[in-house]
Amino acid sequence: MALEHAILVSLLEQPGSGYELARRFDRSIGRFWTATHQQIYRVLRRMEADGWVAAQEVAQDGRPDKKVYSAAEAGRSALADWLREPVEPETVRHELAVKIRAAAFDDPAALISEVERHREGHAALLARYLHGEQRDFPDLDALDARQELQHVVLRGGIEYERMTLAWLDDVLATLRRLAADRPS
Amino acid sequence: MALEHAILVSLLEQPGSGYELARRFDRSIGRFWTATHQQIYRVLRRMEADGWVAAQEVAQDGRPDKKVYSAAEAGRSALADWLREPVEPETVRHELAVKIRAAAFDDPAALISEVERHREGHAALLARYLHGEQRDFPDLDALDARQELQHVVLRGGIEYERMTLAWLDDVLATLRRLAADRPS
DNA sequence: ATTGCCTATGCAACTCGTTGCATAGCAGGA
DNA sequence: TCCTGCTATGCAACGAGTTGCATAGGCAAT
Repeated sequence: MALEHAILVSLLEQPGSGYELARRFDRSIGRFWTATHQQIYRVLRRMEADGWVAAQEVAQDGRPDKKVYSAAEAGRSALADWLREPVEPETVRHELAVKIRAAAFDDPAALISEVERHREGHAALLARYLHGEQRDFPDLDALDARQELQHVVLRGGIEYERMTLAWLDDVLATLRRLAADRPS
Repeated sequence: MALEHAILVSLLEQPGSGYELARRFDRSIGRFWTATHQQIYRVLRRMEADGWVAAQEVAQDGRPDKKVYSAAEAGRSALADWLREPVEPETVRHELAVKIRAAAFDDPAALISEVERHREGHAALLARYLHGEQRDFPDLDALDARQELQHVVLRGGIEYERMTLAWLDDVLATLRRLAADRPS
């Protein structure tokens, strides 16, 4: 339901084609909202039919034509309405937590390499966030409103990764202790 | 794909009917894996057909009959296989982050009450976690392997809520600053 | 008495999201 | 030269998840 709104935000920040949006979702935005190009194309067509976005065909040489979308006034006001709507239950799917509890019925040691892989992924993501922060927000005392809001979201991502790394270390210590206590 | 595995873990911890599972998912397990009764009934039937779980009809007086499921050996070994499979991309859908970035194109003050509501929800959940910890793990020095693993997952939930509360305070401070700087 | 809620299971229809595949021209490397 | 990969859009089929509704008896309160 909110994919439309995520696309609107992205188009308000910068107009672009479906393909460009898909790449943005793979990179920056994808860290808090994932979407494949299929979904994006489908939703863009619906949004164009509803007048939320306007499309313009752009011929390019050396590559296929593209349709550049930008947010229309109806889209902007739909976004404002959505902003004022309450809540969302935030459905969580934490597969690793299921695996950790599942390890009680199998060998805890079998999970260690999996958790280590997760740890590496989160460490790499944290490094990317910190690098992106330095690149995009070199002067934290001179941010406009849009940048302030982007940065507070980024801070959330950074803190989430730090917390997750600490927790994964805790998980690893627990698994190793259990593996040492009762070797299979 | 992993709903089967979450159900297996729950049945290994304690056999139960579809209805009971649905309630467990609403409560404890639902904090890291959500599911409605519809999904659970459907998946249970498939799992029974695959021999992953065994069902037993139990007549009750004063209430409808129920089918009590328990994990079968084939289910236990499917779970062990799954435990050894690598990764999952962990698709994230963080609606509040989209809203925060959307606020740049509307009135940041309009988001404040929404964020405050979220903050209250997370504070309540943290209190529930801490209460549950005291109830279920009164003596942290005398845990068996299963409880150790349950507790490390709970610690993750507690740390996540603490981090989220701190971040939401950061978000609120930012929104209030922006609202004061440029009143609508 | 009637209303509403709880246990317990299930069907049908729908939306959302994923996967595999197709097209089509251009660029770069083995 | 062939193969791979990138830009750019799209169809078709499937699977996962949600929503509304149905059944059906018992309990408790109004």
